[in-house]
Amino acid sequence: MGRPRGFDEAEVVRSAAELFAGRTYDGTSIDDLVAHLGVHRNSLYKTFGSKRGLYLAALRWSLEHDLAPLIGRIAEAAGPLEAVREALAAPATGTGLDLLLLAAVERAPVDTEVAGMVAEAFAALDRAAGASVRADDGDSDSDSDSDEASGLATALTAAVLGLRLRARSGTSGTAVDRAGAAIAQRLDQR
Amino acid sequence: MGRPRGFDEAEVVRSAAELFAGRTYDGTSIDDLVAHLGVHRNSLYKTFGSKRGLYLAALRWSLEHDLAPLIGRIAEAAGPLEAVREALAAPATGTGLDLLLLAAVERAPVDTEVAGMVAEAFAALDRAAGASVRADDGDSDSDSDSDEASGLATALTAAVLGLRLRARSGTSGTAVDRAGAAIAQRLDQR
DNA sequence: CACGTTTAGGAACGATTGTTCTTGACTGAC
DNA sequence: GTCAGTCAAGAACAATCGTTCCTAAACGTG
Repeated sequence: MGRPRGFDEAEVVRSAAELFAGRTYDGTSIDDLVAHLGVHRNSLYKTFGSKRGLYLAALRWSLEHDLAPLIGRIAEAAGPLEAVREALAAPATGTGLDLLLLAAVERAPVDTEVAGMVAEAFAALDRAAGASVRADDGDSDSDSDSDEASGLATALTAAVLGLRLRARSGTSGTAVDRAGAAIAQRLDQR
Repeated sequence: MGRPRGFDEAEVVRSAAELFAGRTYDGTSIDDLVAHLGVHRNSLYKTFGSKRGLYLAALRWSLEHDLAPLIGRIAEAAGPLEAVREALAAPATGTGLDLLLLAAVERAPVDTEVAGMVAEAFAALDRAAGASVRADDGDSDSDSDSDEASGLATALTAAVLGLRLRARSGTSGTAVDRAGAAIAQRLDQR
């Protein structure tokens, strides 16, 4: 019963994720959102409650439909090089790592719910990165190695995030690719 | 001639840099600035012209008084491990890498002047990182190595930025330290 | 065809944004 | 002591912010 919706909620969330991946949260106004999302103010507030609600939905969507598959590909990569290539590949669809990057920098420090989601996403990325490093390593896990292994994993995700950051802010793609290859090669030894 | 100033311009710029290193540009209002800087609206606009003018001054200040010395220490580090430790050391004074990080993520995409300063800063960081990698390497630079060497340098700065990002957004300090040590060790080989 | 219910459309809200205006206080030079 | 020039103090500006209210439109059901 009632008038049918003139918009697809999932599509709106997806578009919102794209917008939020491009500009800052504070830099993205409700006017921007209603203009680019094809949904009107009233429906937006009826559906998501607030700007923050829409943002959280968009972030959740991006983590689930964009980051999760990427994590899967990283975890099953043949080695660090393939993992880095997967992570830095231009996202044909979706927002890739950008929304996570922005969320970590600007929202996590002031929004505990965002901070939790970001921390969880980073942890998952770490596990996948660790798996990719371990992939071509055989099974050389003594006990004293576990600390170094986890350190290597967070280092790999940190490098990927840093490279994505540089790609976003103007560093040439070939330079980023070279850097990705260089670090993957170093992690590959042994 | 004229009434003397009731504030120290350099101190204002330094404090502004600290504020901008903590919150977003859009998330930092003029009210916030005048409240924390001890300078009044009129003087602020008389001195810096606009919010963006103050931001650019703060960013320039941070790059000059905070990043430049850090770059020097990295360039003269005995090796990657020492370089990473220098870069990730909690900034006793100043804004460290945080303002650069935020500028790269949120302002560079929408402000070409910021983008230029960020690109230059990254390039300088790359050179210093390259020097630190080369430090314990002897002088094994054939021609075909130059691409890999520069790739390794940008990879190192990317990793440092990524680790700083993670430290900012909640990852434990010991995990970050382990990751820094792990990557530095890998770059150290040879 | 009313009825209840859900959405769309758009005006309107108070609050906050970045910026400017007005007035008066303080200074060195004449 | 007057004058020009700089600064402080705070009110005030128009614009935009996120949010809400009101009315009309479109449905399923009786």
